[in-house]
Amino acid sequence: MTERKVRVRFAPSPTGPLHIGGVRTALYNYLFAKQHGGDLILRIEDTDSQRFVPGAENYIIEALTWLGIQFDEGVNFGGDCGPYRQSERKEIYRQYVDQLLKDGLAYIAFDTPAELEAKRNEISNFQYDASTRLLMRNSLTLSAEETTRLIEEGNQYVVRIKIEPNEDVVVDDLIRGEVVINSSVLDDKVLYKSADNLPTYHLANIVDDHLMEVTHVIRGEEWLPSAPLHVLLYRFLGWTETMPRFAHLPLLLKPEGNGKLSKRDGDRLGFPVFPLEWQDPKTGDISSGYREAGYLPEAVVNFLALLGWNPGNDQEIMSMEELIKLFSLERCSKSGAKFDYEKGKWFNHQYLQMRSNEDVATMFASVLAEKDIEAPFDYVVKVVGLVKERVNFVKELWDQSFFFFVAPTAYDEKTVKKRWKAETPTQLTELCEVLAGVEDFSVHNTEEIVKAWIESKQYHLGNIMNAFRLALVGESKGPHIFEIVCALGKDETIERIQKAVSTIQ
RNA sequence: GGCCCAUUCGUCUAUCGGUUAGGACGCAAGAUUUUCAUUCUUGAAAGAGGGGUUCGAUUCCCCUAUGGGCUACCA
Repeated sequence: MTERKVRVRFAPSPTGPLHIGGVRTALYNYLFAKQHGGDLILRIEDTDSQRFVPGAENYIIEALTWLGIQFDEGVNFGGDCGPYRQSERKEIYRQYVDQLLKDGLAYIAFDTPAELEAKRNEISNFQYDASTRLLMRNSLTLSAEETTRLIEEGNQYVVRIKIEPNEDVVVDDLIRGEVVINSSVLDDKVLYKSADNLPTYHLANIVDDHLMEVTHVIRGEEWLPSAPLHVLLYRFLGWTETMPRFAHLPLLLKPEGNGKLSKRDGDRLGFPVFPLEWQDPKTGDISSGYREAGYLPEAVVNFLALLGWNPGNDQEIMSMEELIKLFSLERCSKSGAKFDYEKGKWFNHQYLQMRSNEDVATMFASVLAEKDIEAPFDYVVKVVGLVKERVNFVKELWDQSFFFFVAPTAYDEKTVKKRWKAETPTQLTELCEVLAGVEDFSVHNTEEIVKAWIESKQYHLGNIMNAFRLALVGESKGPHIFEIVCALGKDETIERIQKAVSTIQ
């Protein structure tokens, strides 16, 4: 076989927002494509007109763009193999359906949903296959004239693949090795429905992958059971030589209980399952997203990459570039991974620390704006530098730094009890006098002067400092106290001390 | 029910027959700190069970159990 350029695709159906497991599938496809200098295609699988959700397609594109997953072609990205929406490819599929019919590898079935339901009730474990197809109303049991007549009369029908029983079908999976499934357990899947002249997933998928010259199909494990059907379809269509390699990824599972992570989990697990916030167009319900929750895209990418794959060593922090270099399907695990939200936070912490103070300050500025806080950008940058390492998310910055922007309005009771002694008011009033005389309000200078004063008075260092902090912050937290003093400046510092002295009893 | 896939600390995982079974998250303790955090150090924590194969199995095979997926005119 000649070397073909690596081409992979991400093929979601627009039935709602993309969930985090889908994002990981897209990511792995992207990493694989880029590592091999290949192409990533975005194909929209909208063959189920019933479940189409407006806005879903744009959502998918926006989400993946946010994460830095770039497509080389597809819906919205151009390319020579279009159209990339399956609903726009009806005529293309029809010719292959006809080919299968002509070759006797598929047949037309007229059974109505009600008739099928009746058969399912009648025969336990009913499956539409070689053992039952002759009991049904289809072109195999009906005469050619009858079949034609039914079609011409406008009866709805479907085209089913005709699977011969008792054959071991081998799926060569890059992650799992050879998976063998006997064709007898496969059913005659519907390939095409006349109701909307659209193929089902199975047919559309194979036809498109072939026409779009896809070399590797990297998708979720939920597709493994139908992979043999796909292998058979490639054979029936005469495309075995260029059949793509398969790789079925382990699923992302719910952290608690059981089952795979699904769109319907929304926010009820206590964390977002979507990359971006999503509002359901019908119900108006809003589901939170990682972006809105304050996640950095690079953190989400890194976190997701490691759910089901690892580089084989202890390295955990990897940029997209490194991931592209290191990724390999062979190193993907075979078992499902429970989603660990706590670790996701840790990743965000790591990436937040890597961002420059200016970057973080820019993000923090919008939080401040919401709170009607006005502060010079330089000042915000400085504050960020002082408290950044304490937080996992930008929005948590406020709780760690509010006292740089507003004076405390209350004093934490426990701290007051513990740190505010009878002699504290007098001492702090004294401190005000000392500070009033300081010219250079730098961190080092104020620290030196205050400490010297404490020593000369033989005061207890801890008592003074903690009360001092309480006056400035309102509680027992925050960075080095003289950093706060320096940032606040002389007037504000003295004012806060005086306010505390007059307020705290 | 049938078919398929999987199974190492609570979680994500390393190990490609011989290891004190390693790392990370989380958790606990200690250190640092005038506070709270951060940080650092340390600790607790795992091969589902039973059979084989082998000089030797977490690693290979089988069975059981458990988990997961699929079983639509959905993808």
